[in-house]
Amino acid sequence: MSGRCQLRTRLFSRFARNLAAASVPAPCSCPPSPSFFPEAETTSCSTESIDALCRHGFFHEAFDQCLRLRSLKAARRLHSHLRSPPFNPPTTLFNRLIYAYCKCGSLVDARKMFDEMPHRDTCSFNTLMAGYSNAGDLAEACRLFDEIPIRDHFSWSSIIACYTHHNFPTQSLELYRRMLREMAAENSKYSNRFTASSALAASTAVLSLRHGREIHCHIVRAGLESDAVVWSALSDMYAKCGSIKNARQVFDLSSDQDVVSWTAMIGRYFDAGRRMEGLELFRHMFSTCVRPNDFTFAGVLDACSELAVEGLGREVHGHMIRVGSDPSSFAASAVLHMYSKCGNIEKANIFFERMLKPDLVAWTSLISGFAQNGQPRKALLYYDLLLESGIRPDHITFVGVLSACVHAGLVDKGIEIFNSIKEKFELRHTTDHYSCVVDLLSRAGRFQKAEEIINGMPMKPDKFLWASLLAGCRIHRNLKLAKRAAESLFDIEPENAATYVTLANIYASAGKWDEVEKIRRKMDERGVVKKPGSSWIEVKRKVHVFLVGDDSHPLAKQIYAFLEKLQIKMKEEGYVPDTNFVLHDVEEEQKENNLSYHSEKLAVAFGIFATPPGTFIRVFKNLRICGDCHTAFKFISNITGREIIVRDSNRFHKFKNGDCSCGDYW
DNA sequence: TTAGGGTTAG
Repeated sequence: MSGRCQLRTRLFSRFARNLAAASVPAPCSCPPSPSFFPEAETTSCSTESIDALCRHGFFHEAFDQCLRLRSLKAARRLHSHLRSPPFNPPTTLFNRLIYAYCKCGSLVDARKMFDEMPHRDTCSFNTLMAGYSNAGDLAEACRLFDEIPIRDHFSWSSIIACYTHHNFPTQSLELYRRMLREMAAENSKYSNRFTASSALAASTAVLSLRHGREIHCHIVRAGLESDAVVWSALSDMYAKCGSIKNARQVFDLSSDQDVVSWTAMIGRYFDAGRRMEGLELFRHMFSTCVRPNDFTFAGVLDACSELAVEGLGREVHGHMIRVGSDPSSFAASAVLHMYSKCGNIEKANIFFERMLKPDLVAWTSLISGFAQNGQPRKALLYYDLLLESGIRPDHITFVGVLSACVHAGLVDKGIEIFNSIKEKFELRHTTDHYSCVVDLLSRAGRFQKAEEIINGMPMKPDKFLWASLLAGCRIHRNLKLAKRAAESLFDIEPENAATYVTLANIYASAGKWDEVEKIRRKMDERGVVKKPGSSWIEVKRKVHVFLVGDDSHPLAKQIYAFLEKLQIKMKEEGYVPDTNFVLHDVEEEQKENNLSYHSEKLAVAFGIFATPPGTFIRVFKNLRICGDCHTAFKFISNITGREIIVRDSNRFHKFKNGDCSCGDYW
C-alpha cells in the first residue's frame, strides 16, 4: 500500500471513529481529508475552519487546530458544535475541550464545561486540576484532587508536581508517600515514571539526598531506568544535593541519553562552577549520535561568556551555523552576549546588525555591552533605536542604560532616564535602578542628592547600592559617608573582605593608619579572608591562570624578567607606583613589590610575551582591577603598542596608546 | 483525552 493510501485509510478510520462517537450520520461515503479545507491551515479564519472540520466529523483535528492556534474563539466554536443536537459526544471529547479551554487561558470556560458534563471520569478531574495548577491556583487544584472518586497515576503525578511548582516540595513528598501507601493497599504498581520524576523534583527542591536515594530505590525496583526523563531528574537530584560525581555516574549509566539529558548534564557542571568539565562534555557530545540544539548552545555560550573564552565561544557559534540554528532564536542572543562579555563589542555589534529580528534580550545585551566596553554614548544611541523599534524596554534594559550613563558620567541624563522608568514606562524601580543612580551621583560627588534618594527608597537598600556608594566615597575620599556605607555592608555581608579592604584603602589614602589597623584587627577577629585575586588569559585556545606573586607557570622566570624590563621602561616614561592601593602599612619598597606581581600584571606580561606584536591582549580578572595596575597598563599599552583589554568583575577597560576607555571614571 | 527533565540580557 502506498503512503498516500495508508494515510487515507488512517484518516478514514479516524473519521469513522469520530462519527461513531458523535452518533451522527456520515455526510458522505468517502470522507475528504482535513487538508481538503484550505482555511483550516490559516490562522485568520479559525472559526470557519473549525466549522468545516466539525461538519465532516473531524473533531480531533478541530481540537488539534484549537491547540495550535491557542484560540479561545475556536474552542468556543467547537463547544457549540458538541452541544448541538443530535450530537451526543463521548466524555473523551468533553475532556479534550476542558484541556483546550485551559490551554487557551480560560479556566472559567473549562470549569463551566466540567460542571455541565453529564458524566465525568478521572481524566476530566485530572485535566481541570492541571489547568488550575498551571494557572497558579493551588487551592482549587487541591480541592479537585480531593474530589476525584478514583485516582490514577495522572492524578498523583499532577498533584505532586503541582505542590513542587508552587514551592511546597515537602508537601509533594508527603503526597508521594501517601500515594505509595494507598497504592500498596490496592496492590497496584506503586510508582511510574511520571510520579517518580515528580517526586524526585520535590526531593531536589528540598535538597534531600535521603529522600532522593529512597526514590532512586523505587525507580530501580519498578524497573523505570529506561526513561530519559527519570534519569535526568535523578541526575539533577544528585547534582543539586551536592554530588556532581553521582550525577555524572547516573548520566553515564543512563541507557536513554537524549539532547535534554546532555544539555542538563553540561549545565550541571556549569552550575557547580566546573565550567571546564562542562565544556569538555560538550565537546564529547559531538562524538555521539545526539546533536546539540539551541538550549545546549545557549548554556555553553553562557559559560564561555562567564569564562570570557572567545575562542571557544566562536567554536560554538561555528557549530550553530553548521547545524543551521535559527538566527532568531534565544541562542542567537546568547552568541551576541558571548562576544560582548568577551570584550569583542565590535563583533557583537556586527552580529546584532545581521540579526533579522533581534529580541529584547539581544537589544539589552548590546546596550549593556556598549556600556561595559567603554562606549556609553553608543549604548544610549541603541537605546533610542530600541524605543524607535517599538519594543518595550524592561527593568533589565534600564540597568544597562543607567550603567551607560554612569560610565559616561551623564548625571542629568541618568536621572532623567531613572525618572522615566516610573513616569513614562510605568515600571517599578528595582534596587538595581537605585544602585545605578546612587553610583552615578556618588561618582560625581553629589552625595547629598544620593542620600536623599536612599532615604526616599520604598525598599531597603541592598549590598550593591552600599558598595556603589562606598566606591564613590573612595574616589572623593568622603570618610564620613564611607563609614556609613561600610557599616551597612558589614551588617549585610560581614564575610565580604572587599568592604574591609576598600574602607581600609580609603583610610590609608588619608594616612589614617590607626584606622587601617582597626579594620585589619576586625578582619582577623571575624575570620574574614581576602578572596584571592586571579586573572586569566586565553592564548592559542589554552587558558592560563595567574594568582598574585604566582610562580607556578612553566614560563614564570621569563614572565618575571619581562615584567622587570617593562617596569624600568615605564618608570623612564614617568610611571610612579601608586602604593595607596596596598592594604597594609608596610615600607614603600615592599608595597611596590606587592603591586608589581598582581595577577593582572602577570597575565598581561605573559600575553605580550607569548603573542606576536600587534596581537590584542585580553585579560580577565575575578575582582576589580587595582588602581595601580590601571595606571601601569596605560603605560604598557603605549610602550608596547598593544591594545590591552581587561575585564574585571565590574566592567571592561580598553587600554590603547596610553589611555583607557573608561576615562578613569570607574 | 490528562502527568515528569534543558534556555538567553544587569
